Amino acid sequence: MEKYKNIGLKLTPQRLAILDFLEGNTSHPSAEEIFTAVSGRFPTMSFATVYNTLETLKGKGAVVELTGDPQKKRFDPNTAPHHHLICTRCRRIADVQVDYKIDLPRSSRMGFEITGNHIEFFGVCPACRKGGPEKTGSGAQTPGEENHED
Amino acid sequence: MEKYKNIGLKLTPQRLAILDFLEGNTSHPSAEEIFTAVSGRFPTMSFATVYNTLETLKGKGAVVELTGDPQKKRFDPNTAPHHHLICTRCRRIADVQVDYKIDLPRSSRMGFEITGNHIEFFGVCPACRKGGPEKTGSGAQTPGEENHED
DNA sequence: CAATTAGATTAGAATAATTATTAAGAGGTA
DNA sequence: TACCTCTTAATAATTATTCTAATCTAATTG
Repeated sequence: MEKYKNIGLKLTPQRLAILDFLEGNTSHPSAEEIFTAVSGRFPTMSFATVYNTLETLKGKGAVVELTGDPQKKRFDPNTAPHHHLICTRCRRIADVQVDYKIDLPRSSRMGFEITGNHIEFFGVCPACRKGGPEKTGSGAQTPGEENHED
Repeated sequence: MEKYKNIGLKLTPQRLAILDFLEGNTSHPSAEEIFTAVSGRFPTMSFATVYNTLETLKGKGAVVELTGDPQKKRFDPNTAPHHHLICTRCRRIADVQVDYKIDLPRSSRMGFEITGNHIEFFGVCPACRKGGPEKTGSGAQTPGEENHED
C-alpha cells in the first residue's frame, strides 16, 4: 500500500479502499462494481466519490479507462501497455500480455500525431462457449469480428 | 441504393433514409448525429427508430457498432475489416485500411474462441494539434497511450 | 486551542444515452 | 375483408454518468 504514496494526491480512506480493491484486480471492473465492492466497507460511499476518484487516478496515470464494453466504462489498474480479449457475449475482458509491434505507416496517419495503440481481440469465453453466463446479447461488433448473434 | 435489397429486411423509407445517410459515410456518426441528419427529411423520426434500425442493421451485418468513444456508441457502415485512428481530444475517428496480421498465440487465448480483432490507434488529429476543435477533454485512456491531458 | 483553508466526500438531483413498451399504421395474403 | 406480421412513433423507463451544493476533514496558522 506504500506504493501509492508517490502518486501525488491525498490518500484518504475512501481512495485507499478503491485503490486497494483495484490493486492487482484483473477483472476490469465498472464504476458500479467498484462502488458495490467498496461501499461494503464504506456504507456512505457515493457514486460521485467513485467517479471522482477514478477521474483523479486517471489523471495521475494510476488507472486507465477502457472502452470496449459498449455498456459502461471499465477501469484497469494495470497501466503497463497491454491488450485485451473481450467476450462478445458476457463482456468479460481478459488481459493479453503478448507484445506486438504495430506501427502505422506515415502515409496512413492522416496527419495525426500517434501516441499509442491498443488491440481488442474478440471472442467467446469458455463459460459462454458451453452455453454459460451470457449476461447480455449485444456485445460490441467491430470490423473483423464475425457476428454470432443471429 | 439497390444494394440494400438483399440484406433481407423490409426497406422502409426511414430505413432507407438511415442507410442513405450512412452510405459511404466515414465519419462514424453517433445515434444522435444520425437522428439529427435524418429527422430533417423525416420530422417524425424518433430516437427509438434510429436505435431500433441500427440494432436491426447490426444484426444483419450492415453496420458495425464501435466502442472507442467512451461517451456514446458510434456506427460504421464499412463492415469490411479495418482499424481505427482515434483523436483523444475531439474523438474524431478515422479509418485505417492497413492490413495487419495479428494472431493471438493459443497459449494466450485463455480458452476463448477468437472471432476477430480490432486495432485502435490513438493520436491527436491535425485540427487539435493546432489548438483547434477540442470538443472535450477526456478521451479514452488505454494502455500504451500517453496521457496528454495533465 | 480556535480559525482558516483547500481539498474531499456525500446525497441527491440532473443529464445523457439507451432500451422497452405499447398502440397505431402499412402491406401482404387467404 | 379479416387476419397476420413487421415497422413506426410516442412515451415511459432504465441505466450510466455528471453536476451541485452542503458538509466534512486534515493540515496549517494565529
